[in-house]
Amino acid sequence: MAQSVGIKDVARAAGVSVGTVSNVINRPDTVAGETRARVPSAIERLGYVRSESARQLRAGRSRIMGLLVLDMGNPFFVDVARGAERAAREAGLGVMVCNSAQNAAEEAEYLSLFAEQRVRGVLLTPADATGRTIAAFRRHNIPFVLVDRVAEGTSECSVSVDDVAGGALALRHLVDAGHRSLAYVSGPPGLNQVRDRRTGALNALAEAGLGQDALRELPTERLDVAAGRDAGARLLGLADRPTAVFCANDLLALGVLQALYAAGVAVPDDLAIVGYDDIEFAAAAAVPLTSVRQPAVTLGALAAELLLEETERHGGGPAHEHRRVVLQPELVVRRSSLVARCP
Amino acid sequence: MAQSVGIKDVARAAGVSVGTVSNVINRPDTVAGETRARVPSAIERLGYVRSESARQLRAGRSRIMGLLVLDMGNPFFVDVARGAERAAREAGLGVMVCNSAQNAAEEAEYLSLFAEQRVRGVLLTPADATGRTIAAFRRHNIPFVLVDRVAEGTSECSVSVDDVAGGALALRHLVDAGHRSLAYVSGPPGLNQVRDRRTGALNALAEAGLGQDALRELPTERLDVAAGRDAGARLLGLADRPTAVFCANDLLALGVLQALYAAGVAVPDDLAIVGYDDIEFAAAAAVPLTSVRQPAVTLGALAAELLLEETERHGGGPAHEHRRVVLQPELVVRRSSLVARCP
DNA sequence: CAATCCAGTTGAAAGCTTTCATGGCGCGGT
DNA sequence: ACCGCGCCATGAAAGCTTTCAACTGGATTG
Repeated sequence: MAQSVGIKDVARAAGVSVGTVSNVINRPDTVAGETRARVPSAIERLGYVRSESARQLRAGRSRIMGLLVLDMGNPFFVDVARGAERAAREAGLGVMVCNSAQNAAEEAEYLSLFAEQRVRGVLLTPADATGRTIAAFRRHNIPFVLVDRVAEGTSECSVSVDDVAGGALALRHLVDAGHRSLAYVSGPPGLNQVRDRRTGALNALAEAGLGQDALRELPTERLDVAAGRDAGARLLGLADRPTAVFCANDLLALGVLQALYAAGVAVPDDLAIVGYDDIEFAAAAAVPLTSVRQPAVTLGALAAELLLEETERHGGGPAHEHRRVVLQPELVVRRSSLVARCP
Repeated sequence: MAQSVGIKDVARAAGVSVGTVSNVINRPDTVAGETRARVPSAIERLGYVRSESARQLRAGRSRIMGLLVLDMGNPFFVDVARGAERAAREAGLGVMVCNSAQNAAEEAEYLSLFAEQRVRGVLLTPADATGRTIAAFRRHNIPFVLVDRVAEGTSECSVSVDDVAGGALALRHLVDAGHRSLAYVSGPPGLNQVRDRRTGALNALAEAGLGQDALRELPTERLDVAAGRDAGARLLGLADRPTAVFCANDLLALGVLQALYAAGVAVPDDLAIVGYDDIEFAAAAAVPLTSVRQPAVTLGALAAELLLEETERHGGGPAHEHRRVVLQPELVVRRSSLVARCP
């Protein structure tokens, strides 16, 4: 029942025209005080709720922004979502969070969902490396901002975190603490971020006058705890065991920590660990984990703001210029990498 | 440009009427083969994307279901969302996930968002205990299903997990392992779930012929890791230290574990731990955590299905009957509670 | 006093889809 | 040969909001 109350009913009840009701709601300053007063009470009385779909239909686009992430279960993306949501809300938009599960087919499905919704734009972390997804968004005229990726051309915005700097931070910290024999648990070698973090690590190594062989690499299939456990086991089996390990990801680091704990290796005394991402559970580990913090919330917020800027087109304002924003990570030192004290 | 292609343009391009295009899209079997063939190519050629808002406007309701949770950061709700999304997608609906952050004001804001969207219904975990939120949903005629709560009357569906049974599972396990001096890290005493888990624990205790004083209670302000760390410290300070601790929540358990580790108390040998929720990181802890698993994905899926059933009204089908579904939790035994072996 | 102007209000049009009553056409039955 | 029926296609109407040109009535200006 209440569903079918329209602006027309409100107008009748308040004794004004539909245009006036709309004005009271959207531009109250254009309505005379006495008239303005009558409308809200009618709205209240009838339980009127305006229909978003009718607004959208009229406006030609919705008040929603899409966020397409690789993995809802990853705390990093949860933070990105938080940031995006905050920024969007400030502009009166909602965020529709979708989970591609790193799957191109799902991605395509969400693309058409977004297109049908006439979404304002999408914050996107593409799953496929081929650029096909990006091309599809472009073909459909859906504005987007790359998240946690770097734009290749100048035809889109991107917000990412400097992974090379992050890798360097981590390794410099370990080298400064006196470690000379190190390992890198790297995850799948195909990932850009994994490679960049490695590059940064090697840079820091070179800075310190150490050779590449001071950093032994342990690749894994995936970026999860089980893979970390496995890498930890391999680490323990290494001849001439390193004294510190840098992991491409906190999940890997937690897995390594687990393997070390089970084997009775003390952290940080026997082996120091540094992770990456500073997820909430890094601080919650039995030995709180030193980690490279990515400003995920800021990243999400910034991406949303760029999208809004691209999208809002304030009348005569200058055309939007696409930007590549690169944020700096930060090292959060916790117990897992403290310089060993006398036990 | 492509945005402004409407069904009318497609009709013209294909040489048919708008009604026919609509039929080809929505009820292909009512269209003769030869005609049906001409439309898709026109759609393709023009890049037509149908406007969801126009559909909604016509239909009077959207194809979206809301999910309003207490905390997006809590892995339990992430799983609920996953389940709900899967079930909704099978019915061709989308899910809009919102985060009330346990805040009644946010909740109210989302309520009006849902109302304006003419959402099909909402899966709801109310933040306020007063029932005001529920009343508001009812007033707005928005169907809802309670998630992780038990419906009080018979005027709504609810899906929850049997917390009394869960508490009993946990405690029975510890008692069976020979523990006679136990503790319960309970979280805020105001929460129903915390109370139910306690009730179950006490039941199990009684079953085993032990008195209530065998279970010392350690309340905390919140249900997070920091609170757990604090409770762990208190636990260590107890005279006549218990040999096992049951935590109302995995986050608390991780905090306790951290405190124990820092103090050099061996788990499970000196102290066994059982958590609750079986979040992903329970298995990832340095000592993998025994935990009571809630079927969160199932819970989300079931809730979504109930909402769909309530909402779909298949023509002459019988009226929807509200149901209270209570799922059973399951104990996942891991190292943190294994019976102590010779060290 | 007439011409302007202004603030405030009005109602129709546009935006796009789905639905449905209508009508055309061909075919089978009488 | 005619009737009726079934199959398909058609186009108008409905669904609700926002916007805007047009209008009203009263005040200001020349």
